[in-house]
Amino acid sequence: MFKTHSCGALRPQDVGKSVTLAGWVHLRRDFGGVIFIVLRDRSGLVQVVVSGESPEETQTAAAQARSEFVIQVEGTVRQRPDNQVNPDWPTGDVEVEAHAVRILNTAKTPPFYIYDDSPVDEALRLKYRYLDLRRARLQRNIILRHETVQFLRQALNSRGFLEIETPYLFKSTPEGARDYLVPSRIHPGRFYALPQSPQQLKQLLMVAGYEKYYQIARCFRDEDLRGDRQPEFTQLDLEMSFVHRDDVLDLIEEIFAELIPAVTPQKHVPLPFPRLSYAEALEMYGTDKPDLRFGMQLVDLTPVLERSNFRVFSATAASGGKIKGIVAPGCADYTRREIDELTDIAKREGARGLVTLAYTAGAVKGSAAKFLTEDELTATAETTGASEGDLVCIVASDAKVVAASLSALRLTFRDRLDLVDPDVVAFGWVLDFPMFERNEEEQRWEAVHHPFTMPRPNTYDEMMADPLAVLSDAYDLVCNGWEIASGSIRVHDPKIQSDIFRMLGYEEADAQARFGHMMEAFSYGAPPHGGIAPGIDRLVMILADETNIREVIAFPKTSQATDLMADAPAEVPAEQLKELHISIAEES
RNA sequence: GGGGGCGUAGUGUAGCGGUUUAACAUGCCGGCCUGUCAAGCCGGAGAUCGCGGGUUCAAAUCCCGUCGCUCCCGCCA
Repeated sequence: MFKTHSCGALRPQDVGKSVTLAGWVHLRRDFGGVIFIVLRDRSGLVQVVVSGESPEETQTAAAQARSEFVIQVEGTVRQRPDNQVNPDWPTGDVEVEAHAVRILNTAKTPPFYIYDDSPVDEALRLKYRYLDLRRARLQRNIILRHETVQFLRQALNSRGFLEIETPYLFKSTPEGARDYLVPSRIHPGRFYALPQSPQQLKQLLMVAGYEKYYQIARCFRDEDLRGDRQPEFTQLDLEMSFVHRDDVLDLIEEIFAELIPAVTPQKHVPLPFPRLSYAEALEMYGTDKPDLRFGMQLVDLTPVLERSNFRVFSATAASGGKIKGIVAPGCADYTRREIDELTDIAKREGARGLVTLAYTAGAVKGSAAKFLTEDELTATAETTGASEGDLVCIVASDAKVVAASLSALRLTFRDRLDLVDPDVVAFGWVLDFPMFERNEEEQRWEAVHHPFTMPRPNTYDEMMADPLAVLSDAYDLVCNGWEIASGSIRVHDPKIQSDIFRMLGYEEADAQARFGHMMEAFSYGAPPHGGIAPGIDRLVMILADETNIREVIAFPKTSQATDLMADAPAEVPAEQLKELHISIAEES
């Protein structure tokens, strides 16, 4: 080994020890007669001192060293003088007096600072990802990710789960996201698909009798990116046999309640996780992934305002729409410009406009205030709980638009008014999802979760009677406004499964071609089973106080799904395409 | 597929029609310096203002296009 100790591990009890260290030059302070080198390795930082008493070649090497040079230091750990202790560093009580400094490798001046986390253009960070990964922020995040995954593995192992790998080269499935396809060299014109998740395979493992399975599984979806979506991402995929919904929920709740204090002791997790139905979530928060760290719930004002002389309200109510509002505490003094910004946010979600009522001393201000009666203004305040100094934001439209726009406004106020404690990790279960939704473009029914989800009720006739009313045994885990896990109890009855396929409009032959292997498997004694798949990237992102999963992935893609470091995707030699029986079509 | 934001020395920013020889900080190079900790002081080098076109007597600055990064909508069972 090039080293006997880790830089960041040295403590007062090591004083007097001879150590050999190796790492990168973090910072260098050259006083002519004495040179301080801050040496960095994965464990942290320690100060190395090269003084006039050090050997001549040691002084020369220290003088030549520059940022990010790789060096080896032999020296003695010594206590720093009392007035020179650095209380900000774990190693700040000691320093290493160098007897020898060897330059193991030189380094070009890096394109951005390694020694702090100052902001750098994203493209540059990604091009030099290996340098960005040296910086404290990403190193902290990557290590947190490691600790999280190890904790989860241990938690599941100790509960009798088996870690089982499933193939990445699998089969394209209809519905859902676009697949990444892999051409077959051996079979011209045929393609594998990279799995969007190991959904089918883990269910087959239940049929196979493994009872409790998990996997840290890479998933692939060829869709446009977001801050919380990358083309490839990682799930803690798990599945259990002979369980009901609450068995899965309780397991996850138990494990996460232990995980968060273990890997992020400063975080607080409210227990138990609140459970609300999909309908309740939409009603109260306007979204199926509410941020439960703060209130500001949506209040239904339809009964209060439906007979108003203000046509926007009465007409909306008459046509079956909703009038709902939220209260922004202390925002009655918002300027015209700020109100316009709020209005734009509502409009982006489809609202025609935003009605604001500012409850100031003795008067209610706002563009629509003059159209409302004294009674209506008072009733609105009573129903919403608004008091003097508050701003009530009201949207009247169809239920979907009302929910989306007020939810967006709620999150806007969260950020502007600083309404959440960043160290609270607020989980919540969203249950009782609808089983089907209508795809109007393609004139067919689609599964909200996926077609293997157990519906209630079960028969085709019952489902057909009112598809929108059919609920499923699916569940989402939300956390601080992000969807963090999704799962369901699965169909294990081939009859129900084929009824669902009929609902989704698959011809018998089509269903056989696509899911025949599943249907047949279920006919050989499939146990009742269900599972869930927490997103590792999103979970670690939240624990790392990040808002983009790029920050917890070692080598992520840009928002255009490219890799700026390796320059992928890239063209390939014609010969390689020929081997795969692929020709590139001209763009029209 | 659509919309918003950003792009100026290595890096982070300022300048947003003419007082600019494009400024500031930091980094880099050199010098001084034996106790600093993002060391300090002195000196120096470093920018075809993303790229292309247009408007104008004059463009980093205005317009159009394009490329890159980013956020959002659609999309994401």
